[in-house]
Amino acid sequence: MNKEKRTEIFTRFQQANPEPKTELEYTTPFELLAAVLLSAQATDKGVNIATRKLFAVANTPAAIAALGVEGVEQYIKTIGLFRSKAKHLVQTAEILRDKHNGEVPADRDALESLPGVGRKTANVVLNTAFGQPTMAVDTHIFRISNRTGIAPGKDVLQVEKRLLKLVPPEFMLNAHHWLILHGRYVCKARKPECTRCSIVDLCEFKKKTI
DNA sequence: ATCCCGAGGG
DNA sequence: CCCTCTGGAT
Repeated sequence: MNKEKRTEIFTRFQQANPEPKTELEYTTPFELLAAVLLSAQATDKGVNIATRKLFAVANTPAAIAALGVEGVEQYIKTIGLFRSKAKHLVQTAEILRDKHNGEVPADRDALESLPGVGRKTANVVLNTAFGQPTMAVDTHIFRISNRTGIAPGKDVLQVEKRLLKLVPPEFMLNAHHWLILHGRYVCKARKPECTRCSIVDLCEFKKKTI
């Protein structure tokens, strides 16, 4: 795909949704970090239901740590992978409380050293909480980047690097959310709805049933 | 490469 | 039933 097509795609995304943001509900960087940690292989909707209850009881590292693993599990049992997520969230809370003054570090290495926080979660926090132009490649973005031809790659890291190189700079900060939302609601994994897609004419997938 | 793991959609 | 959902640790 050439540069003009990419620019046109993101221009359309921008016109349709000038200020895209995450659908995860949060009020602080720590709540965002916790919500993203819980969101692995889960829907935002399901995560929000759990975090509304959890954050009402504990929404700081000290409070989550005090709640303990079994305490946290009570609130997140409806989310997949809840046992490992509860353990990781409590361990992360303890580290933030003890080594980071209860704050979320705006630093990739510090973030990725936290239990349950990998590259993708760190990228989301750096982008959404701290305004850094990172590219968190999740299941949606990986699929969309390959399917449309915007930034094809064999694995998520390769797609991330190509997006950082190929997305026009003026769209970089919001590209993450636009691609997520497009993947969630239009270019869905199982049944992409090409007939109501705003960029079909620029897409290399070109589903034959249009 | 495999495990973790619930809810919702088709 | 089978697939998918803003992955990470082992």
